[in-house]
Amino acid sequence: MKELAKTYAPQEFEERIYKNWCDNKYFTPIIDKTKPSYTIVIPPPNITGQLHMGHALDNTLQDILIRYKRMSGFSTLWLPGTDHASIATEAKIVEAMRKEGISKDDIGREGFLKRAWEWKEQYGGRIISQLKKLGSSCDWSRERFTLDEGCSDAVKEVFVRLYNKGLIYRGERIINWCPHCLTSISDAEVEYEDQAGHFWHIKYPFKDGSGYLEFATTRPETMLGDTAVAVNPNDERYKNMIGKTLVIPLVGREIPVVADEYVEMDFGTGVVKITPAHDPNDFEVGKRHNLPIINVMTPDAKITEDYPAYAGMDRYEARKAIVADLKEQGYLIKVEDYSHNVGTCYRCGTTVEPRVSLQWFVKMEELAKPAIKAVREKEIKFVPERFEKNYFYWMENIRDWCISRQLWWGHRIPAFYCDDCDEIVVTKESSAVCPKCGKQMRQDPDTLDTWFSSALWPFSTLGWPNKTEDLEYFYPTNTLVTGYDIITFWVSRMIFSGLEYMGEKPFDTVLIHGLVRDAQGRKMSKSLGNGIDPLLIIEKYGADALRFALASGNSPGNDMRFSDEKIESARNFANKLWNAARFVMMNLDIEKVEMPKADELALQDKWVLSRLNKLISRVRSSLDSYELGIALGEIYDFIWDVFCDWYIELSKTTLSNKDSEKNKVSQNVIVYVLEAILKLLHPFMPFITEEIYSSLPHFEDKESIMISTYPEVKDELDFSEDEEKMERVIGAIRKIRVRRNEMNVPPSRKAKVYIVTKYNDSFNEDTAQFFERLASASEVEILDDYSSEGAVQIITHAATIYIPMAEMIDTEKEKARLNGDLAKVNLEIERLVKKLSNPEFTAKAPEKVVNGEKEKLAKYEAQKQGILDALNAL
RNA sequence: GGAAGCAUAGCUCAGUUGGGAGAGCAUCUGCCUUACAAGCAGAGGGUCAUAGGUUCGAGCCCUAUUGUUUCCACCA
Repeated sequence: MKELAKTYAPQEFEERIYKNWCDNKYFTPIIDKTKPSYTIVIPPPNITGQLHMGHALDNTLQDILIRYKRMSGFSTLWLPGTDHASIATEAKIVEAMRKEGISKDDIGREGFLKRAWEWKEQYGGRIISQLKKLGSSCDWSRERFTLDEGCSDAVKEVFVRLYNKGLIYRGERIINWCPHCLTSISDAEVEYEDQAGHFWHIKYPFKDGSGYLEFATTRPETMLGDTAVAVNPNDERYKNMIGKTLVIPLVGREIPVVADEYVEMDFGTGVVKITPAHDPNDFEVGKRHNLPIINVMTPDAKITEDYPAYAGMDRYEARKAIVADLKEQGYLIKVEDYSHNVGTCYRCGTTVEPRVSLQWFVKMEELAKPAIKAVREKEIKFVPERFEKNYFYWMENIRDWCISRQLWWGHRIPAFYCDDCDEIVVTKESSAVCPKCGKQMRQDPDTLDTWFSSALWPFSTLGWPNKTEDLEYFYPTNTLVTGYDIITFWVSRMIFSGLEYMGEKPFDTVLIHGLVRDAQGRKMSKSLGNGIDPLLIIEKYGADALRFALASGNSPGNDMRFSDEKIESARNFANKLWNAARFVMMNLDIEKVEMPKADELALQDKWVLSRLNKLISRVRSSLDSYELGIALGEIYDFIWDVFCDWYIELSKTTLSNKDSEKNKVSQNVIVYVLEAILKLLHPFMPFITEEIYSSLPHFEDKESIMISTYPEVKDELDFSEDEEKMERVIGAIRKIRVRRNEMNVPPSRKAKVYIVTKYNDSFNEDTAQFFERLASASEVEILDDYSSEGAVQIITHAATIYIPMAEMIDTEKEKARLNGDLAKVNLEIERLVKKLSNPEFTAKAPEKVVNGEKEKLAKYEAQKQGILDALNAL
């Protein structure tokens, strides 16, 4: 047996323990077909950043589940990844290269990818080592990166399959384009911000000279690409103008007036100019009315050469010039200030330019249907359930998914074009020859949206499209733990991908957690600088304390605030457990432990074992329903209140008295309970529990707590009656303490205690010692009757206790106090009598509830009688 | 504009099939009681946002209102 240091110092053992787990290969998953499998899918933390609280929360919850399942006899597996390719990632790589004086163009695509891989090796390892410090039991050697060979195969396979099924197509669409990054940006990556702008009121004259139409625009420069003006078909003001022809000033193009429901009659003049090439809504209108699409800008948002007067100007210069020209020629009616939402590139902040471009799309309608059904029919469960609504809302209003990205760091689209005959070939091969003209084909330079490959995570990481043993045993996986912010991006796409390619759901439960906020409730962000570095917390307080803080007092789907108080109370709890373990070990002199027979157990032993049984039952059911915070709360309360504050105190007499016949029994029980507590707590606080466990003799012979069995309810250790007996004693001790406190009697001042009771199975020679130790009694006598003169009286429903402290007593005060107590008790009795005499209550309420109320009433009445007797005796 | 969440002690939050509200921190009182002052024993503190409804019974279910947060869409 080792001796434990005096205070809890996690820095001294966390690293050693983690290494020990690794050395013993406890993390390595085992395929054991006699066991059920439990698999967890890990969202890929971004290698470009450092570990942040969100990752720490993700990983903590995942690790709790995995450790619990492993201890419950499951064969467990994590599906880890380290990064997905994204604009942000590529930008970071470019940035890193720039510091070395290299540019993308210098080294070309291949050089860039080579450098990116090196860079990934360098930084990818960093975040894993950080997660290890947190205690993550993931087998990181199985880590798959989205761009590795296996994933590439899966991605190509999927692309080809979808293409052959006609679910992938190439089409013209309005996309968000960043003129600075020269790339398209997915809708989700556009950030909207309020910007002050203007409303320019402009008029377009009719060709036939019959007047003009007035409208307002925030972007006058796009008039170069106008191909219609639209009004609402129900708008009486403009009904007879539909179909007439207008002439665009400055440009001279003739355009029609069309009718479209999209136009709101109440907004502005009820007239909208339509620029299909430069506005997503206009694009839709244009499609409905077969309008031409005229692109007036170059990729870097300069006016094209088709408009010589403005060619080469960027969009803002052109705006000024056009407004000036309109004003000069009398087409500008007025200018208003107007604040509106403008989409910006989330990376560089440049205002995005909607742009018509040829992109690859996935047809979503058909894929979404089974994915909706799977959740609707609870094949896949969201915890908490309400997040299904988000999911359905997104899935049911789904649009086709633009999957091409103008990046290099990603999976290249496996499509090849023939420059001569426009033939397209989609293939898993790395090159293609035109089937029509035999010419070498050119591969699409674009890469796929990061979520396209991430969506395949649950099976691509298991070796798909190959039929592997892993895949067969571990798929479908079980739990996905992630934040609600990622439901639409990732969760929904994994679901329809799993169903489409595997023919089976990717997982059965999605556990949603909230965001971690700072102490003021703000989102942690780099720009605010309010992020808390998990590594610093670990260094200072230990990984267990951090995990505790993240997992406790937190319910699924709800945001949590992270504060110093929280982490400190977590650390204090660890210290408490540490010291309880020290106490146990200081009192231990047995080498082997063994559960004593029931009739050898002392009352307090039966009490604690019975309480432990109830704890185990509650913790298991909470964990099974993903109520991690509740499970941890139960364990916390038990350890602190039941084990430390009561059981240890109750055991001190027998433990310190080596001659006592109960001494060995006491040692065995306290080790038994401590071992159970450690196991219950282990998923939440793996390091401290392992460290203590390794210092103790064991009931279950396992060299590590990590591979021990999670505690189970044992019917033979259910002692409900003895529990009740012990509770009477505890209740009495509490009341004595309250009275002494009220009278300001210091604990050092001992006094005799006389107990009058009919419960001799609670109050007797065995339990008398508890009053001496815990209620400052110098001596305890259990009597049938006591003359109360000059004694403080303490009345519980089970006993009346007398403490002779004549000088402390003021008869009048005592009377007042007893009358006060009486009033309170009477109030309770009145309430219960009223309730129980209500025939509707007794008839309709469940029997259990009615009986419970009756029991309460009986207790209050016993207490009342005691108070009345005391008053009489005064 | 559409959708959803939240509102409980001074602060941060628990409260799961509806049966008389809890924790941590803070405050106050008394304790260095030989595991722990990162501790022990106590105390005070709540019209569970507001107004209705369902029910024998509502913090919990329903409706409306107010405040607040988030997601989605983006209006020329």
